[in-house]
Amino acid sequence: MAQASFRSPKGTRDILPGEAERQRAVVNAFADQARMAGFGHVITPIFEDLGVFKRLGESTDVVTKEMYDFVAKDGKHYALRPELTAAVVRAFVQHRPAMPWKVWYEGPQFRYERPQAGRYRQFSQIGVEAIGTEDPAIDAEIIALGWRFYESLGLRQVTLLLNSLGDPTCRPAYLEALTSYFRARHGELSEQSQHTLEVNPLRVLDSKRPEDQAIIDDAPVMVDHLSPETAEHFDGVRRILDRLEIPHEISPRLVRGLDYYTRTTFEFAGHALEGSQNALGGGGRYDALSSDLGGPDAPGIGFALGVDRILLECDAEGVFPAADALADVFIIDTTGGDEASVLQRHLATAGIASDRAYDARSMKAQFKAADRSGARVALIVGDDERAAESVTIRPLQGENRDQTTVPVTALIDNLSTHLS
RNA sequence: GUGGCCGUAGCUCAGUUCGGUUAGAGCACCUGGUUGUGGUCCAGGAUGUCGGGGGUUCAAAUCCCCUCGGUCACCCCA
Repeated sequence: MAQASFRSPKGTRDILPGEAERQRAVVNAFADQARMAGFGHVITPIFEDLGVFKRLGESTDVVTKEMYDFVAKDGKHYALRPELTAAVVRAFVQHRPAMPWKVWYEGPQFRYERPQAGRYRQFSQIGVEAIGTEDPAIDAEIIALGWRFYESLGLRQVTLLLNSLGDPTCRPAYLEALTSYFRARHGELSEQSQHTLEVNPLRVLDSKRPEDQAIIDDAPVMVDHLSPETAEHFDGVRRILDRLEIPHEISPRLVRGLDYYTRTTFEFAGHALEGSQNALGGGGRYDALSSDLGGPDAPGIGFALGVDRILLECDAEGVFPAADALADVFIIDTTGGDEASVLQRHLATAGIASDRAYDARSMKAQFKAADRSGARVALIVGDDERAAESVTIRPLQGENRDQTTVPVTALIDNLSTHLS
């Protein structure tokens, strides 16, 4: 370790080969699901005008203390995106695409908070947004998309929690009922919850402190206070989920962290994960976000899933293992290395992934490298082969490891049988 | 932002209680045994400002303070 060596900043990490391929595979699996459902890919900037994220909620830590914000040389106040929904809605408002606008995305996001299991300052999420329809069919479609995606990875211990947070016609009355209920038991609440009550009564329902649980259990719940229209919408979502055979559990105390949510909200929980970071993803409706950001009245719904946590859950469930070898073929060249350079190009043209040793190392060392690489086949070029314009093919795995020497012109055909 | 635990070789760790010769092990790595053959075996080798800084002491990986990092929980959230 060199003196004063640098490290990745606190809460960030390097994702090295192996794990990085695995992460990309998760994104690819998600992209497949999204494309199947008619979602297009959208890429938005990693930083936005700070104002874009103010609508997440003035009472949430994400806005008040976790934002990486900065004033750039143009004097404007920007923030690294702490989430993507607001950024995508901003893009919607800016470009006014035809509705419904169905998009998926992936990429890094930033929150300045203390790192913890499955929680980083730079973290990656994948997600979808659908803007421009309030048809319960889109709610169900999106929820189902998330569900099928987890299934496609092989995860079996994920559950879907569903709730409705009401809309402007019914939520105020519920909030009043909830607040007066908590006020009546104010003294029994934990100190922290007493504070939360003043800032955002809904979030008291989310408290994990034991002393709050009994009070929360008896608290009024939103689903009992939904307006007829909202209740009908929620029933529609549930009906379609049933038709799609997506098991869901009504969780009346599920409260999402960001203020823009209305009506349908949901969360995917991973039960193989220990501790409090078992939320694998979540989302909901944000029917007023577009108009809040200066756009048209356009209802929207979406979700975001934490890539890092998904991989933790995969590890815990023992599914979706990392891809094994990078190269199928390893070239051993004892003539100096030029032959390996030419062969590697030849193989790449034929679509065969290969690796090789460098620095003209001993054959033994090259074989060790070949073994370590995980390649299935070694190609050997020594003085004899070079003189005869041939290559020796030696299987490195499996029962039969007899090696054969073939002309270079017949190499690709011979390799194809070894690799099939 | 608050609190607990932890930082010794690339990795996993021993040594820290009670300060005392050149700081160890396993794995991994390199070389050779095997001048055309890996994964086994044998022999040898390289690798550390003991996270960093300051202090106490004749003497600090070991004790004290500060700091940075990791981890877990809280807060918050994916």
